[in-house]
Order: sequence, then C-alpha cells, then structure tokens
Amino acid sequence: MQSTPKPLSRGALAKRSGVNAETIRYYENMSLLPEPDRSAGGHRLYGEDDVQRLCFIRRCREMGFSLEEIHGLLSLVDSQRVSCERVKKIADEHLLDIRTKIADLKMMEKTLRTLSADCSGKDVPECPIIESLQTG
Amino acid sequence: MQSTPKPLSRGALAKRSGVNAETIRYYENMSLLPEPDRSAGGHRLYGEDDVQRLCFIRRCREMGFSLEEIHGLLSLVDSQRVSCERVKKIADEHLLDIRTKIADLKMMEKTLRTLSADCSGKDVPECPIIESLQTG
DNA sequence: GATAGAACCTGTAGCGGCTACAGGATCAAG
DNA sequence: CTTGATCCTGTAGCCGCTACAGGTTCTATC
Repeated sequence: MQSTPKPLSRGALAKRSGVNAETIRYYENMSLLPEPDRSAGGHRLYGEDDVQRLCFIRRCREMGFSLEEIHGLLSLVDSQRVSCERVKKIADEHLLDIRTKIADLKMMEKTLRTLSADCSGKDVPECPIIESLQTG
Repeated sequence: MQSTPKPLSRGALAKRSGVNAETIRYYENMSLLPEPDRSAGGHRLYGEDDVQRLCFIRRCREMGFSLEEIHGLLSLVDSQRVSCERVKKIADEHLLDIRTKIADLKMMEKTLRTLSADCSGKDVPECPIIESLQTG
C-alpha cells in the first residue's frame, strides 16, 4: 500500500515546507531526513510524509530547538514509541534554556539602556558609554 | 616617554583581562588588538593598555556586541575622536537587536510553555507536543 | 650551567546551522 | 530538439571562538 501520488522535487518540497532547498540537502546529510528515492537521472523524489517531517523540523527550529534536540524528538516519532514523558523532558529542558537566554538578554538590555541614557548623543568627545566600558 | 613597567606574557594578560589566551591571538588576527612587541625568542609582550583594551572588548562582548561593532567602537577610541553621537548610534542599534531577540525568545517561551502544559508527561504514546508540531 | 616542564609559537581544523558557489547533469516546456 | 530552469556533488564561507599538532622558548630548580 505505497502512496505514490506525484513525487515532489527538492525545490517543490522546499516551497511546500518553507525550508530552503539547500537546507533540505543539509538536513539529509545530518540524518534528519531519510534518503529519498531518486529519479532515473538521480534527482531526489519526495512525498507528502517528507513535507510533514520538514514542517515539523521547521517549527521546532522556530522554537529554538537545536538539530540535536530535533534529532531526539524525531527518533521518538520514528520509533513509534512517542512517550509524553521523554518529549516533555526535552521540551522542558529547552524551555529552561530559553528562559536563561531571556534573562541574559534582559541584563544586557538593562545595562545598555542605562549607559545609553547617560549619553548625550551629541557631537562631543567625551562619551560616558566608552568611559564606563573602559573603567572597572 | 615609553612606559615599560613589566611586560605581560599572553597567559598573564589572559588572567588579568579575563579573556582566554587563545582568544587573544584570535583578536589580534581580527585586528582588534595591535601587534604587540616580542621578546628575543618571539613571545608576545603586553602592557597595561592591552589589559584595558581587552577588558573593554570583554565587556562589550558581555553586552552582546559583535566583533564588528566592537571594531567600530575601538576605531572611534583609537582615532581620539570619540563622538558621543556615533557611539550612541552603535549602542542604540544594538539595543534594538537585543530587544528583538528578547521578543523572539518570549514568543518561543510562550508557545513552548503552552505546549508543555498540555502534555501530561506520563509514559503514554500520544503526545500533544508532537501532535501539535506535526499538524498545521 | 644543565635540565625539566610549563608556557609559548605557528597554522589549521572543528563546532552549529546553514548558505553559496563551481562545474556539470538532468529535467520540463515549447 | 533546444533552451533554460532546476537539479546534482563537493566544498568553502560565515561568526566567535576553541583545540590540536609539532615545534620553540622561557623559567624555576638543582
């Protein structure tokens, strides 16, 4: 019961999934995508399941998951043993990462905002931003 | 009127500035640091001004400035024409970058938090996180 | 002054996550 | 059948380091 409606080229898959065509090849090398069938001339032929898989990857990337984390998630999916437990673990660890990054950036923002507020922005040779960064 | 108190080795400069010794060499290649004097045997010899410069770079990095941005700031410092105007411009542009990144991360955080809340985390084969990422 | 071992020297390769090129083959439309 | 778009492969580049190899120099101890 193979579903072979009309195979997609790499470019077509790129459009359907919203993932750059070069990136698709890269993901294949990184073992995130299975090796696809090929045409007689060697061109890659994809199906609907590839569209879904790439969309999954893209959305994970949009959430900031690393390729390694995505690899872990896909392994669970592929194994047919998707356990909420493990998925939630990966997701929650990543959530902590994100929150740490937000906290770091907020620190930077605050420091820089303060520095910038002290700076007149006029064409004068004494700049409190530079001085503050040089001292201490 | 050269000030030559006691030159620092690269390792000593690393400790003083809080910048990794290999990174110091890298910064030199990237033209953020001037080429230092050398000992008879070819070892780099640094002074106090190098400590200050490296601390400046480190603090800029801690604020998330790119090496290119730091290059721009250092050029202003080196030119003896530190204009508040230009410094503030670089700083404020970077501030916008940071705020954009924070906004992006907050979006991710919210989405992932919602997903994770929907997930029981139990050892069951149906996971709303996976399903949500696969659909749409 | 000899010697050990730490620190240094150079150039280069690797990380992640792509992106872009060169130089060629194949495909789809007209 | 021809054109030109797309595809193929492998490789190099981006950023900001970090780490290694294989060698030299410095410094501390005896």
